[in-house]
Amino acid sequence: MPADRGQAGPTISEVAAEAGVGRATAARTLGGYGYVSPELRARVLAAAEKLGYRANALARSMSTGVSHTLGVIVADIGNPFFAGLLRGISDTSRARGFDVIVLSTYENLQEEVAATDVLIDKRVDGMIVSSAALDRNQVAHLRAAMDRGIPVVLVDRAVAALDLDAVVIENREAAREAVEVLIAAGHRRIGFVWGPPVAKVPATRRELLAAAAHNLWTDGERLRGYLDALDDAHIPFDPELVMVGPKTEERVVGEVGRMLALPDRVTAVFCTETDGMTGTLRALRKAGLSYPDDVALIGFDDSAWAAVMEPPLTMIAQPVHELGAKAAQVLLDILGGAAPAREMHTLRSRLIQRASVAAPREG
Amino acid sequence: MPADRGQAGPTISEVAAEAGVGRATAARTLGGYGYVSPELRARVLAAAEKLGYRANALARSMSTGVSHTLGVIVADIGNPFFAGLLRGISDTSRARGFDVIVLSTYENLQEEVAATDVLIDKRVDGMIVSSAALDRNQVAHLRAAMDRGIPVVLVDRAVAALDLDAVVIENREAAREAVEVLIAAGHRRIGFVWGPPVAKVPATRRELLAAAAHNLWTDGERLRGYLDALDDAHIPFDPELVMVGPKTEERVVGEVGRMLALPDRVTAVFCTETDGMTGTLRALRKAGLSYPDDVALIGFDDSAWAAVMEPPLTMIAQPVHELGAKAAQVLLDILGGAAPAREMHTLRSRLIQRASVAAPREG
DNA sequence: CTGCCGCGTGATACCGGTATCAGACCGCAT
DNA sequence: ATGCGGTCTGATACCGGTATCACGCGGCAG
Repeated sequence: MPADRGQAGPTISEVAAEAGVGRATAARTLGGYGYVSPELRARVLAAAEKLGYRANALARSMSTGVSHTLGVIVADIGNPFFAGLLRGISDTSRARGFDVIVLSTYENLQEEVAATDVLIDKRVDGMIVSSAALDRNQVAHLRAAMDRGIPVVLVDRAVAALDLDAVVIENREAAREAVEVLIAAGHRRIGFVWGPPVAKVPATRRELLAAAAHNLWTDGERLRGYLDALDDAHIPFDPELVMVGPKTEERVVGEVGRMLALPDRVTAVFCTETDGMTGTLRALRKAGLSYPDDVALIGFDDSAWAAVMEPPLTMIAQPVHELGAKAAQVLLDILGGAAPAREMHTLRSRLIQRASVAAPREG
Repeated sequence: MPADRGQAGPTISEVAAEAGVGRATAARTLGGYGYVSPELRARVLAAAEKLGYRANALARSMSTGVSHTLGVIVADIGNPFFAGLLRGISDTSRARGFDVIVLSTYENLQEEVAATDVLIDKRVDGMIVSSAALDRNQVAHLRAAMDRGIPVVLVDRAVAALDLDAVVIENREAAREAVEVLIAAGHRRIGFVWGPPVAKVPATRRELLAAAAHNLWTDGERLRGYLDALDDAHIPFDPELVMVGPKTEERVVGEVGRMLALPDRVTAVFCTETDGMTGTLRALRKAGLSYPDDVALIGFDDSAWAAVMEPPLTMIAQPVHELGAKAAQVLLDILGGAAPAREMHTLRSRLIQRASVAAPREG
């Protein structure tokens, strides 16, 4: 059946009829293009006002081929990190007249592919993607979008197999700095709550690096930063101190508990995610340990809570809003005609030193 | 200029040509309606596959008058509460084939009006709104949407002036229960971190109630719950113990600090929002006080952090995901043809008792 | 007075789908 | 052989905008 426009708003033809002018004249007036004499313009405007006319953006998009809509694909809107990112994206795109369709993938590549299809179908003008794609076999959907002329900008996670603009932070340096702070305080047994899904638990440094290569760029960089700091201090790497596998809070509790029960137990823990920190805190409590004296702590993703903990936590603060804003800006510039730089736009995070790091107990 | 379809995907006509059939036949096959012989169907499918055909959802919407898109208006995507809500909304609407456009208003009514206009223009099929509208003079934009045949469902905040479906929690009872727990523990000087913007600080109970009537429904209900508990216990209401005005963390620190410095100081604090709790915690630290012994604490909006605080915090957990899911479900049912019930759908929150409430010090 | 120019306006062909409907084609009965 | 009914298919008119273009009309030069 054709559209049931029982009560839908008036069309431009109806406005034209009401104003007693041709459709094209009404369109020119309301669309703000071409020339219309002041007199007719006034009549059209009055008619539109009277009828409560609102242009149908769908029809306009059909005609112009531009939807003024951006598609955003993130792992999880419920995650404060992505929520902040989204805020940055929508603030700056709104300011430039673009709206946003958001899709969550929950780290599932299938979902991500489905999401790009939806966005292609809806003819978004561009996409901002925080992709779960790991290697060149998993980027076909993003290539498909680009082949259709839809610019794609990556955010938070670069994808090595794709030569695209990516807005990220200096994960490697950030991780390295955090671990250096721990080392400077005297720690040598430093737990690393990492957690990308891997086939089997890596036993050697080589295996670990190999696992990183098949995982999220962000995770790989953070691992490298951890290793960098260890190497510089000539601290031998111990695979038992890094947690792999899904990073749910429950698993973190178990894994950190394990590291705490080791004969030569961990005296410091570095977490690569918010959930990692809450899980670690629970593991500490369970083990009857406290920070910073029994165990020193540094985590990723600062929040209001981290500052009110007793003692307050030393955290890495990511510029979430800026990350989103920058991604939107890069995309919007491309849509505005700028040639894609196809480069990494790296923003700086900040290590906020509070009171969760102290020297290890005499041992 | 007409659309520059330089590299945009193939159209149904191109698929038809490739398959050597008429446009209508290709449309029937790809659109999944009408009849097509198995043979032609196969040819069309093959052609579509070969060309990488994807239907243009815009064109389809134009023709059918249905966009399969929901508009969501919330105060702030960055707020964990709304982020959770959004997750509930998008999970259930995705499952039913609907996508979501999200707009943040930052509690600004102007922004909210602009947001509804955007959604009307984009011809969303329905809207889920967490409105900042306070009274009957501020709901014209929502009425306008409804007049155009766009169903609206309210979430988190009911609007008295609007006879619409609203999905909310039992704010009054939740607040009452929390305060009752505090009273049962022996507290009589209970601070209330409330915080709706008001013209002048209410000095009497009457003025306070009047202020509540001109504010967010949610805030009003929570105030009533606070008052209910006080009344039942015959505890006189003291306007000095309720914070009004913008509820930024900074202001909470100041206001709670004030209540803590009162000659007959507060021995318990009840916060109506997450930011309220972190602010209160900072005020406590500043005053050199600790909980639960110096001050008992209960807050709204549980989080992973609240559980790992030392001692862990007693909090009210809202069913955020369910709230969003239910709102989407109600809206989708209406879109599916169900008559709007125009009622309040009330979900239950849960008071999670942990260790931030103790009896007041001997005084 | 005629012709040309240019301005302002309205008719109209798109965009890419959906949905109606006419008609081609086939089989079968008369 | 003709007529009739039913299938299956393709032509075509929408949806509501945008953009091109032709045309009417007035002014001015020849």
